[in-house]
Amino acid sequence: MPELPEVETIRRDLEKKILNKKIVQINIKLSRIIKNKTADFKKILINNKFTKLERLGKLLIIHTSQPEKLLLAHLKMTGQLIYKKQDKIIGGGHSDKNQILDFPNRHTRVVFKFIDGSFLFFNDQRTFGYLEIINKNQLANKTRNYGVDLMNGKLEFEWFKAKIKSRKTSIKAVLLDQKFLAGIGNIYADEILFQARIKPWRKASSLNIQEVKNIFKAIKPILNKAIKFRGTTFNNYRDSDGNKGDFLRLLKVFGRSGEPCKRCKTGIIRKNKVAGRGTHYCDNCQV
DNA sequence: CCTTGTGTTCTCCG
DNA sequence: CCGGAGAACACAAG
Repeated sequence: MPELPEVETIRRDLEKKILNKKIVQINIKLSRIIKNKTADFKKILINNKFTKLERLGKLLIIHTSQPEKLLLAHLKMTGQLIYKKQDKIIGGGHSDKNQILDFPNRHTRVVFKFIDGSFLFFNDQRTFGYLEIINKNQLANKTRNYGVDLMNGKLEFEWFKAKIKSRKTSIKAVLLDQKFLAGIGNIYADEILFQARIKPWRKASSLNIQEVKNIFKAIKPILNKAIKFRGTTFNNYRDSDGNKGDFLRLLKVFGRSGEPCKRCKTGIIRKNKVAGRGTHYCDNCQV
């Protein structure tokens, strides 16, 4: 489940690895991953280069040496972008069903080969993710459903408070709404609400100023810390080297249902459905 | 049956 | 009947 910290980890790493290398070959193993016609996709990228990597929420925006063309990459739930200096990497005998160390493998959908012989693999077990080349003038339309990026955009408390108070749905649904804030997914929404001591199903408009402030103050530190630890690997997420993120052990509530609360020591972490998603919270110290 | 990010469609309400 | 909000659904595969 790559959310902002995971996508940002990939972006920062790939920036050092793939930029300004000529793309010499593209192997499309599953064409529906690519929203363009495969012939067009190859024609636009082969013999060109990736020149800049940007991120908006969970969406990667990759500039190319074709000045009007951008490559969008979305990993959705199980997508991976993995860079290797050569292909046919075999996992050294310690593969398991959750960590396939061979590249390419059965989840590899698209392979880019660079002029120096290195490879970028787009892997996706569930195939919800996509790659799409667009013209620059289409970008605004593609990103119209993305609100403030939590690392790049400026986030002002008065605006944040007004938005929260205007919403009639649960605070969890609001945090997951990409049109409001771009980048928070199910894991970090639960962690933010735990940090702010707010029960996830509370109506957003019912929160008092101090509660809104507590959420506001929790967001960036949690995401920044998750980036520092290279993201959370709960199931499928891997960084661009194929390694797991290290933030899992620092999660306070997500995936901990039935365990005692790490903060109050008396509550038990519960899991309920809120906003249609599995939602974790302390039944004692979240109000 | 469950899981999730996002785009689309349905439904409700004033 | 409308616009907007929010809920529900669709998608895929294990």
